[in-house]
Amino acid sequence: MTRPTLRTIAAQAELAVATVSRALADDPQIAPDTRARVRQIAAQLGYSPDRAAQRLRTGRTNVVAFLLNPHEEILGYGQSMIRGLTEALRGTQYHLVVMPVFADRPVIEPVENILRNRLADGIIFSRTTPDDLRVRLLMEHGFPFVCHGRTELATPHPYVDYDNFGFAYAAAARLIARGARRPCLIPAPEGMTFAQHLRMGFLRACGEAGIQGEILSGVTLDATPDAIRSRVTDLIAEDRLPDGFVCPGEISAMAVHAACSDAGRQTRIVMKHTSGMAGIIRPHFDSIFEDLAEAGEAMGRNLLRAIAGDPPTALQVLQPAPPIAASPNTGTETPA
Amino acid sequence: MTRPTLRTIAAQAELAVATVSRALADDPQIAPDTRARVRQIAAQLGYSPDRAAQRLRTGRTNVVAFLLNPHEEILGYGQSMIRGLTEALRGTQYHLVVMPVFADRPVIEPVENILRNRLADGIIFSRTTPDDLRVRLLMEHGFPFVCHGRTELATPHPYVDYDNFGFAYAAAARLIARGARRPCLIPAPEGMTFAQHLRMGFLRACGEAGIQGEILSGVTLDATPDAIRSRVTDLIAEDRLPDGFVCPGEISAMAVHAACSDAGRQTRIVMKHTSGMAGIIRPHFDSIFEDLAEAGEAMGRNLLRAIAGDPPTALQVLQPAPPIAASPNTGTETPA
DNA sequence: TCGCTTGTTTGAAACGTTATAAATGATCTG
DNA sequence: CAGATCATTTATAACGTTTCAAACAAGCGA
Repeated sequence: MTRPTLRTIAAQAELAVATVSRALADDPQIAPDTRARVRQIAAQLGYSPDRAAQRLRTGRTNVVAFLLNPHEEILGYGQSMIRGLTEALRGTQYHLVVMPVFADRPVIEPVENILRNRLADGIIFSRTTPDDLRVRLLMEHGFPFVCHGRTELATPHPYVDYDNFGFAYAAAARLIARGARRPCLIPAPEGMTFAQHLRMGFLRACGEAGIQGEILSGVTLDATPDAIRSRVTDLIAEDRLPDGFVCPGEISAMAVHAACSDAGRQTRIVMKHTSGMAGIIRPHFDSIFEDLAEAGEAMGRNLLRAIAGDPPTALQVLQPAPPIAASPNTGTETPA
Repeated sequence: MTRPTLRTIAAQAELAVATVSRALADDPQIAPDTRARVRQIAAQLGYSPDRAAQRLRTGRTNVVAFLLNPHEEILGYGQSMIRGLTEALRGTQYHLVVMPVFADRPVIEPVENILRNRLADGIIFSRTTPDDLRVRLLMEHGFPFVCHGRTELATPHPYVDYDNFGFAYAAAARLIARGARRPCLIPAPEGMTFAQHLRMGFLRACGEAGIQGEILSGVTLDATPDAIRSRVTDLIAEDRLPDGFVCPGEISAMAVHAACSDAGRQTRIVMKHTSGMAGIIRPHFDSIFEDLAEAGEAMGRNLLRAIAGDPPTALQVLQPAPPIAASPNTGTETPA
């Protein structure tokens, strides 16, 4: 038994291939009962259109490209994102193609590649910068995309972002309320828009309390867990251990804690968590959740709408930072 | 400027389209200097073949399908696997398509779908069972695949697996050497082949030491972190806390530790870790590494060879379990 | 010189789909 | 009843590639 095509159906129904094609597309020019009959035969034959042929003919790929940095350090980033994306694409004709952003190649490369060779109908990517080259290029081409994170470009474009300002503000405020006087932020990689948001939220809270906040130098969230731990260990050696840390990820939080624990020191930590493991980290840190699967789903949904032609301003999502989940054993963590 | 096709090149070179096609395929029937000239023009034009047309004509999709359970609980599984896979596919024509295995649908569904609609040239999947339906179906169809984990089927097929027997054996032996007399294994989900391997390795070590090992009931690695923690908390409440745990993942290790820590109890833990965060978990557990990125890369490479027609027996990889990385502060962990 | 091989190039068809324009037949209008 | 209108259906031509068999020219031995 060979795979059924339009011709198979056409033969069965004693119609022309063109008629079958249009019937399946629900063309109102085709008589309603013909449409029904064709549908029925197609279903019974288990017909499904050939993607290659459709793509060749129409130029539409039915592909959503997800640009993933395979070395992404955020815990479960790829997996959560993909969970959300596949949920959004579920039931549609779209396939999800993961295109790697290799560390040793320019980030723009996969985008140019997709554009040049029409490899997808839309693109999802992250690590957005204020003056993002990819965003600019895609807007120039009028090519559908949704990025994770905002830019500072004048022209509006679709994005999904998390309120990192809100997170950092709340986190720093909490540290201060708990008695921290020299809080410290583990920064996101220089250049990312959300790095600025984190810094601003953090500094705002410090400023409002009349406190001098510190931004940890030497490492970012992109560093290996051990590099962060080691950096904090150095601080301790210099006797400059901050009395509180804003950690934008469970990795950085655990790294900070590991350094302190190894040195027999204590500090305060508020972390952002993106995985389900916040509840089993000990000691239990104050934490704020970022739902990456939800972000992925929103990005997927909005990309489909962007492809359908919805205006960009209708496709901008800002996920709020939820209230802090207080650790049950707050008393454990006291200033150094 | 429109995208160059074979016709563009043919016009430039004053050759027939067929000649150009064959020249680019390095057909020895085409004169060497013609081949060179065509190549050169193609390069200068920035030509790259249309995937849809190739696919339509040849039936080859140039797609590798990665079947991912978006709810996979192993830390960083998807991300690490994808890192390895993209590395293996780097520089080839192959694209990586992630096809979700939805929790509410049969696992065989995506496989049937790929088979029926020729959606890929090869398949990568995990969570292999001893009598795996997918493996059987794919072998029946002679369709290329590599699975993560072994089966007990008679016919040999490509796989990449980790020596979970070795891990569990070494882990249990270590617990016992450290004084454990009632060690416990956190089991993998019932049905998976590697669940048996873990159990056998664990029980073997216990048996050799003349000790009664326990397999934790009620939860598996598929349980949420909190469910595992809660299960151990229950054990403690019943005063049945094992004096050692073999944890096949950092999540389960942390969950066990959290339960103990909350109750002010202690136990021994040897964990398997698949992420880079083993070094920042405190307390520092004895641990054994499983390199999922390497597994992914091996699977990718071998899938390409399977597609090329290499025999299955040449495509079977067993990753050894490395020696235990001893925790520096072993003294901290004493029996309950 | 003729036919033959050898080395190289080419025309035409096909993969399965959709868009365009044209054909068909039926029904209506004057 | 001729002519026009309408509702359906259809033939045809692409989309860009590969493959098959055929064509072509040049060089060879007989």
